[in-house]
Amino acid sequence: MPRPAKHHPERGDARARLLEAARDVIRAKGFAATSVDDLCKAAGVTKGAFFHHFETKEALGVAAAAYWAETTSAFFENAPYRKLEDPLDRLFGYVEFRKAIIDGDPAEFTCLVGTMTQEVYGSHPAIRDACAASIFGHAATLEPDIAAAMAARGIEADWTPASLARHTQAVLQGAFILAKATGDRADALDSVDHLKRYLTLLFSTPRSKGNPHDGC
Amino acid sequence: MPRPAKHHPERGDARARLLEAARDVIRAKGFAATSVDDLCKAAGVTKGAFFHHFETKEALGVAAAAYWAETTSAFFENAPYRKLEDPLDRLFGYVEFRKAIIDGDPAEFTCLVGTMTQEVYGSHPAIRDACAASIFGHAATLEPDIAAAMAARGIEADWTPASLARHTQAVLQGAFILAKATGDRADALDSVDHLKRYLTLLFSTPRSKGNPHDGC
DNA sequence: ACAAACATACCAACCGTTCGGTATGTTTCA
DNA sequence: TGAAACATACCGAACGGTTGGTATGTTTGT
Repeated sequence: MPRPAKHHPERGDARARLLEAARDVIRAKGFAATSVDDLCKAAGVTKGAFFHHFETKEALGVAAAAYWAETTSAFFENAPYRKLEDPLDRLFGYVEFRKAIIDGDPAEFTCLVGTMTQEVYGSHPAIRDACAASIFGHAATLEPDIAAAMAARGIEADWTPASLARHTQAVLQGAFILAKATGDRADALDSVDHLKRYLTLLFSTPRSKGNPHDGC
Repeated sequence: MPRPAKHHPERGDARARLLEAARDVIRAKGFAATSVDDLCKAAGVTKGAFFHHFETKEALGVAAAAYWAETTSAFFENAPYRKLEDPLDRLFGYVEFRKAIIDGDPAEFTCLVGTMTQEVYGSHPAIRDACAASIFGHAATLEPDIAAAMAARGIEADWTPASLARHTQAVLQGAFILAKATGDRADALDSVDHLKRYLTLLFSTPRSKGNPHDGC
């Protein structure tokens, strides 16, 4: 019987395939409910490969969050709206882009790190921290455009670019929860529309007072 | 040896104690990472009691979501802001009340059903549905006040009371994610402040578009 | 007496992890 | 040049602890 002379072209990418499997499976089933076997099966690798690349399951969770941060970062950097000249246009372009990628099953468009953050809060602090870095790191990329848009319009606000940037993430994360609850992406889109309306109101008011509702 | 003949006041409340334990532990560790033993230990009952009251662990998850819906419903119904006469005052009173109860550790003020929704999306549809009922049921309680406030101010909007009510829940859920990510409740409060500002802008804008003015 | 409300003991399946081993490059140095 | 030495990538059976769940006994209120 002749030697198969097997050359494995997929050799060397077990780690990447596991991270992609983690991204997809964990978004649907959650971190704890996803077993190592589940991940290996989804990635088409063996347990040996898994524990060659990741010391523990928790380490994979941390790596998956970091992988999510990397890939999404590149994804948004190369998005077409980034080429717009006006900072405010870029901000609204971002929101529109977020709306555009809300498509298919909720498990496909929702946020891995948002999902993991809540469930691992008390059980895997290391994963939670990696998720926090991803969320707030992404939020920070919005700050320059918000700040520039404020300056261009002479807006004096009682809110900061950072707080508004984080608020956009809060709305998106909350929108994902609603969409997962019903399985209907429309529930997410509705909320993002409210976010868009909020931004419109904020940046169409010359001197944004934003006062709390104190007894009209 | 004489029989203790003691009246056990805690007897008969194993179910309630398990549901309260579930509420507290699951918010910190997630549903899947919380074992039946964890719950029994936290509730001070045995496994026999657990499976006497709940057929499966999943059934407890469903019951916990229902229990959450019941208790929170009663909690908000009896809140002081509910006694305000003006619908818009009640709406802002709700937001202020939500801010007020954001205190202590994130595991104590975040939402059980919001946490569970994401992680059980693909693994326990029954729990997810119970969570959805809780979230959207609570959102629905805001609709009458929003509708009344719109009518009182003659607001013609391209959004519905239902969509705004759901948006408030999205913001709150997203705010909880941010707070759990950092462990800092201030991150949640900031986002709720943006929600408050959005509501202020919405209800201070008369029907004429494009020329919003502040205040009453 | 009887059923509901527990408690105790136990089990089989599953889980994350370990580990001895193979296959395929890569570096070293005579 | 080439082959020994080393490094990396991967395999998969097996292990011990944990898990959700069960079977059965005991207490309690009516």
